[in-house]
Amino acid sequence: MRRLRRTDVPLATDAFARFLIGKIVFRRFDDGAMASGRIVEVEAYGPGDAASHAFRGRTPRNSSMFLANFHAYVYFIYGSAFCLNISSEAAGTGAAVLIRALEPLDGRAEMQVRRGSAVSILDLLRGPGRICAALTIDRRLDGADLDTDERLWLAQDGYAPPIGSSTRIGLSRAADLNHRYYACGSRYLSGRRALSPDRPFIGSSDLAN
DNA sequence: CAGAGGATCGGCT
DNA sequence: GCCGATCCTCTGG
Repeated sequence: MRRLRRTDVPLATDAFARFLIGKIVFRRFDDGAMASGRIVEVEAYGPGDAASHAFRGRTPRNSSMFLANFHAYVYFIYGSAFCLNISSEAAGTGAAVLIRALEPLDGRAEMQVRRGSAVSILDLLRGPGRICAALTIDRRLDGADLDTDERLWLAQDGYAPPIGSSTRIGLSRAADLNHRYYACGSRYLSGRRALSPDRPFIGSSDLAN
C-alpha cells in the first residue's frame, strides 16, 4: 500500500480516469476517524467536452477544474448532493474525473453513521452523492491538493481489475460518449444494469449484508 | 433580478 | 421505471 503523489498519475483525463479504477480513496475525518474505499467507477470530463462543467470557461464554481492535475473539485448539485472529482490536465485547462462508486473497505461503521439511516454495504458508496455523504465531503474540500492534503488522499495496492466502459450517467449533452469506466464484475457499481452488463446480479439475499 | 436547469437520491407505483 | 424535492449557479435582460 503506497500513497499516490502527483508525479505517479497520468496527466491526460481519459488515461487518468482508467488509472483510477482499482485505486483506494482515504479520508481522515475531523475527529481523526478513518475510512477508505476502492474506486470501481468513474467518469471522464476532458477538454472540449460539451458535458463538462468547464466547457463554457472558468467560473467561481468550477475553478478547481482549472488547477493543476490531482486537486479535488467538489460541487453541490440538485439541492441535495455533493460530487467528488479529481482535476486532470495541466494548470489552466479545465478538466476532471468524477468519482462515481467505491467498494467499501475500512471504516464501514463510520461511513454508515454519516449516511444517516441504515443502509446496506452494497448501497453505502454506490453513487457520487452517496460517496460524499458517507465520507463527509463538501465544499470545504474543494481545491484540496491530493498530493499533500491530510484529510483526503489516494493510494494503490497493486490491484488492477479489467476495465469496462459505457456512456455516462445523467447527462443531456454529449450523452453518447463512452467516458464512463468501471471495474468489470464489481458488485458496487451505480447506474442501470445495461451500462455494466458484467455486474453480478444483486438479489435480496445479498442486500442482507 | 428572474428563470431555468442540473455529472442525484429516495420513495412510490 | 418515474417523479418530485431542493437549492445553487449561471445566463440573459
